[in-house]
Amino acid sequence: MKSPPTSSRAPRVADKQKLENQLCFALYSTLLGVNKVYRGLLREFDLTYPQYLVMLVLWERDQINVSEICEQLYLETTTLTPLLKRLETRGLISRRRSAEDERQVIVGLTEEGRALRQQLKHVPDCLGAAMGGSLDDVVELRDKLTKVRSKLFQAA
Amino acid sequence: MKSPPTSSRAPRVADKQKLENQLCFALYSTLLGVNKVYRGLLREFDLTYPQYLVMLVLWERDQINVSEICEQLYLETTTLTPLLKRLETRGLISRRRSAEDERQVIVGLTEEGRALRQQLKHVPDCLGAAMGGSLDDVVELRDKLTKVRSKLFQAA
DNA sequence: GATATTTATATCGCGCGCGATATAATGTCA
DNA sequence: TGACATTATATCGCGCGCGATATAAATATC
Repeated sequence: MKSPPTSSRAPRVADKQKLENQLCFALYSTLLGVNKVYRGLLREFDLTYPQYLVMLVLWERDQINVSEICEQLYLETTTLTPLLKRLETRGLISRRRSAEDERQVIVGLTEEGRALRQQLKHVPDCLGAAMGGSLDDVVELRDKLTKVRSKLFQAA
Repeated sequence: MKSPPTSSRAPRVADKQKLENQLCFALYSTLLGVNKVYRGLLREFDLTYPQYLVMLVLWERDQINVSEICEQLYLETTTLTPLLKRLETRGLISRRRSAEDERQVIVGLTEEGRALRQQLKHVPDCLGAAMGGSLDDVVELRDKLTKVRSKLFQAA
């Protein structure tokens, strides 16, 4: 088959509809791989990747409300509320209504949740090793994705 | 706050555990944005993004078996079988057991499924527009992700 | 002070995505 | 030829992720 487009020559519709030519599919399938690696690492702590992301947010800043976590993780509250409930059931976080504004729910770390940070500090390095590439490459890729993300959320 | 690491200086554990420093989170959140844009485009055709991916595979090659689709999409059969059933219910694909090897299920396009290709030919350009960036940038990003994907699936 | 509007979170239902498990078909070997 | 191993798909249960909808609280308006 013809090689994928690598020049400025405008690709044809048929080429655009080829799976491997699509950046979106590369994103989608790479994330499947990311999740597979995380599952291997987090399973023993009875955590999923989205739950781990919530913990990352809280390890950086304790006692924040649900909508702030939603903003940072680009998630809807309909996704986050059940997720937080599971973490609360696990004893890793606590939730309470804000005294100042009872519409808001404040999410905080428990002692167990705080202690987990140290136990999971090896995880980023494991992912880095699994992904390969130099630090500079990774940073550049991350920054380019971040730009694409901004554009996508503007367009949506 | 300190800027994210951009040099070869080894980042500290705390920096590695920062959400925005992680390539994985950039991937995860960018894919949320991708899905949001696709939902806007595919809703009127009553399709989801994973279903659209299956159609892309079949538009490229009709009459293939389930495990081949799984390979191309990096999915487990436990994910694909229900997904194919929904597409079959929609009348877009057909499924039948192979005469040569009855363990295998052959998936093919119906007339309606084939006709959908033309109706959706604008979708890749819409995503391209939503993502921004030159064709060269997109191709480079895609190729780098593809390399990372290979490493991840090897490591998993 | 009453009503309307806005904001924040909760619940529901559905479509994934996958580990665990089950069933059936094919291949291998003694 | 029969027993066993391997392969392919199906089902189950659970954790997301989100659109639709509901409820309650805060703010704005008259």
